[in-house]
Amino acid sequence: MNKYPHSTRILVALDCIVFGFDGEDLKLLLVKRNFEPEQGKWSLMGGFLEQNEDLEVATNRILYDLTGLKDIYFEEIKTFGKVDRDPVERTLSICFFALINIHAHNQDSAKAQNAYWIDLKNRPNLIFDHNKMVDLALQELQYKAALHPIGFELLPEKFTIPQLQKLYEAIYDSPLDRRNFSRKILSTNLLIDTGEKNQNSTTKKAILYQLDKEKYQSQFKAFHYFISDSMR
Amino acid sequence: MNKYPHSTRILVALDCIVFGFDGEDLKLLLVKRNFEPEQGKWSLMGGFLEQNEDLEVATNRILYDLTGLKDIYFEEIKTFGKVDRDPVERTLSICFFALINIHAHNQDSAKAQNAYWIDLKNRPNLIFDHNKMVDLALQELQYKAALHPIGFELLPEKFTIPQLQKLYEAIYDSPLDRRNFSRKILSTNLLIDTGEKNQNSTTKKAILYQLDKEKYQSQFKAFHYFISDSMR
DNA sequence: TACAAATTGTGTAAATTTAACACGATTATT
DNA sequence: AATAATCGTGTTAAATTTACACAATTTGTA
Repeated sequence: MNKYPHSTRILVALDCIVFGFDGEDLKLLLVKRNFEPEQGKWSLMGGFLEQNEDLEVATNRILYDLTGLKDIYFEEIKTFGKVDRDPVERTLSICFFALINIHAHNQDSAKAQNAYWIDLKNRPNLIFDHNKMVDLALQELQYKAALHPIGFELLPEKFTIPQLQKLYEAIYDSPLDRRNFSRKILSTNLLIDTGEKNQNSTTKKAILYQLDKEKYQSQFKAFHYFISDSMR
Repeated sequence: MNKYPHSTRILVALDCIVFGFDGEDLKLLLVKRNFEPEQGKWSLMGGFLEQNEDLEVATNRILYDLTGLKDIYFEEIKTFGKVDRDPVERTLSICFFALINIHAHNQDSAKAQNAYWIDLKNRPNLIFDHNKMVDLALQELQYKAALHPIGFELLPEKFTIPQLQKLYEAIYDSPLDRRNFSRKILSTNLLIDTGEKNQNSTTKKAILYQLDKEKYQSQFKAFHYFISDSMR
């Protein structure tokens, strides 16, 4: 079994920062631990990589167990590998973030994991190095969302441009110019006008758009510069 | 010792794509293996993570053993985790790329590892999934170098703008407009005119610049858009 | 019923940046 | 002194960004 006899085998965990958006604020799906170690404290959702499990399969398994969703958008960030980062036993953590539509996931799955949506800005202290992981994940989200159309992953199928703008304002924690933002987004031609309008509005109803998935696929790697340096 | 008793410990390797630039072409520092498995074939430089070694320390160790250099610029790319990616035993590979000045490293270190500079474009077939790792590393290099001033890591202390341009042309494998490139680079104010001129030139001698390291530090995270979509 | 308040869609003009070029200067060689 | 190669800088039109204004829609209320 162990054919590289002189080398050390190490425990490998996956930890996931799940972002959601409730229309106003960025949220994290965090776990109130009802197991050891650090029972009763808050942590990211995670799990161990199994011996006969591809890394990508493990990532999807952890996300599915937490949300009941498949084909979630996720992105690897970094592997945390300080020797003493887990006081129980040395454990590597391969860290990634995921973006989900906060209203689409299975509440029962989350409940079964004792997971709750927590406001990113008011999040509790987390165990181990999980605070650093969240900080890094937010940085990466800000980085990627400025250049690539990943924000849509956080919104429902149909959404308005003002909703999209509120999302970006939450991601960058800063106001954006309504008129320039709208023009920028529409100029990408990634949005299709559904012909419908947002009904839950007390003022002028905004146009509902949906993502042009073909263009989204083909243009994903292009730089879109949604948010420029000066805008932030 | 094993305090998470039901979980599996896995062999963890680090594999490194070392980029260099000889003034004309991008090069890779590749290892002709004189050890098993796959003895005689080409591979990336790598090594196993030790039980009592921080991940970052291991990365620096591997790079130091190969080049004799410390404080090398490197960036984690991705962890390769297919169950059967190493036929000997399941091994995770945390993959990263490094940028070095091809003339500054210790040739003896490389020789001791049986490592050679190989033209990126004419590289041999590599073992395991190392070809995919190189492909991904080049993508990441192209991505990062378009936005952040990392190209300088591949050049000597003092360099000319035409040299820098040749580097970018090698990275993107496409010609750039000399005049627009120069203006773009100079407008970042990251370069300091040393007052000297390149001596090894048979025609007009170009101005030698060096990096303004303070500005480099402080502006590293800003987007510079060295290479725009349309330029590539 | 008309008006106020909030929000949405579209428009405009100046400033900046990019793209696509031209030209003169420098250096080793002939 | 002429030539060939390369380097630094300049120019201009087009495109983009920025910083604003204004009219239209919707609900609640005077």
